[in-house]
Amino acid sequence: MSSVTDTIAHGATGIRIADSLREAILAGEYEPGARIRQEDLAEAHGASRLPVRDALRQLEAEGLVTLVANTGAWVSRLSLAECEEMYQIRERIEPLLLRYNVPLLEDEQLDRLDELATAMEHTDDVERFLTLDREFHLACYGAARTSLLGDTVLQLWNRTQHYRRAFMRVFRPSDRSVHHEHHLFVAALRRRDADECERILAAHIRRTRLELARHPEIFAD
Amino acid sequence: MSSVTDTIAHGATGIRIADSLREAILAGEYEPGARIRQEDLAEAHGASRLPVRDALRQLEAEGLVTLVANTGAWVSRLSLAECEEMYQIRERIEPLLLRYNVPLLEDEQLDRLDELATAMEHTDDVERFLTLDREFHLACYGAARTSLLGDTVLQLWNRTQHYRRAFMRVFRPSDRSVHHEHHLFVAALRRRDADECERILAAHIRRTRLELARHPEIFAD
DNA sequence: GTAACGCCGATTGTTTACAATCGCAACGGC
DNA sequence: GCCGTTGCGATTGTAAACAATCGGCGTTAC
Repeated sequence: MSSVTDTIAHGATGIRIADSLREAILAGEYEPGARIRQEDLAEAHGASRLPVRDALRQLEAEGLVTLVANTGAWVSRLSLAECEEMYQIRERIEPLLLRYNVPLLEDEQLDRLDELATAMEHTDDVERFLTLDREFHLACYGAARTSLLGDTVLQLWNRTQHYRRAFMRVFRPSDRSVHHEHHLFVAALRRRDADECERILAAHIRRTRLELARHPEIFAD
Repeated sequence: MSSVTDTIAHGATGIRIADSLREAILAGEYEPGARIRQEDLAEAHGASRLPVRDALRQLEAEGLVTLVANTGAWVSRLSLAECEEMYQIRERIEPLLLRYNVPLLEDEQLDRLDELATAMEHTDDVERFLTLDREFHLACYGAARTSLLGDTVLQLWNRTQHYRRAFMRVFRPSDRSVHHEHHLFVAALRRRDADECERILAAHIRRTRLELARHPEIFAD
């Protein structure tokens, strides 16, 4: 076959559609609450509706899509209470995942983290900030081969992605403390000070949750 | 229709199969690593293979089933490292879920907890102990309407169910401290002492994890 | 005797066609 | 004019048939 992605790989159609749709949702191409029609998706991918159903079920399990029997599929929408719940979970398990990674991160990766933190300081574009922030956090977690924790954290990030975007649009941090904290965090990583890392990370997530709670209009029906 | 469950409810076949299979796996009717053939399941439920595929994908998302493209489905198997990871997650988020519930539990439910703790003291049957223990813990979490946390905790319980069973078969607690702790825990609940409750619960989960690590033979390939 | 190759059966993935269900709009009664 | 009802269209759920893939077995060459 000429192209790598021209891929008629049997048994992977559903996965491919799921990946594609997940990316589209995370990129903000679909708003929460947007209807997803099976046939549209099927046609867009040149496939039948069945792999689409597989994909939708997959994304439902990840919490990105809400299915209702005999009725249809929608992009999942979160209430403020649900979002706060997710942030509370993140606050408790991301430090754990971080602890797995602290001893494994190489200097090279730490340098990359500093780069990302600096890049975040110097951008005003929301989309770019989101991308950098996501890469920053996930890079902290990429060293350890955790089988379950990593997936769980990624899911929590994905499910809250849209609200992080909406939040960034209304909340422009006036002070530079957020960025300062990023560098402090990397410094603690370099010292392999797991306790301090956990503390900073937990505080960071908690602060975001509290700020989010001050903007209930984001979750307006 | 005559019976309530005679149910040809359209759009629910897959869910019904998933529920049935989940229960069978949790009950220990399938060993981890056991092969699951789509056609067998379909025939057993008098349905086609399509709802079965939906059900398998559902359970895969829950972590109970492992799917491999073009090859088949197996009951998920955990390594010791993965199991420890899950217990560490539980140790961090179950106390959080408990905190949601402490102020909401009624006296009636607390009485039920004491009953369950007492019943656990007086049984030697592993299956019965597992059932009681599960009801005990889930009853602690049933009062709060948490949208995500409750599901996550339930999934962790389900994924580790088989290893809890295997563990109980080799580990018969010689002392009564475990049971004593249950009653201490309920007493703390009655005082609405959330901090103490969190502490006892976290210690309980941690201790189980450490004991589990002393029995690697449970996870032998 | 051993290892590599190729065939064949079993099982899964996909497409096509059909049946059941739900939401919405138009109609008629009050 | 408002509300309940009924029929239609759109969309989803299911079944049966077909195509592709994987693993095991026997064969063959070295």
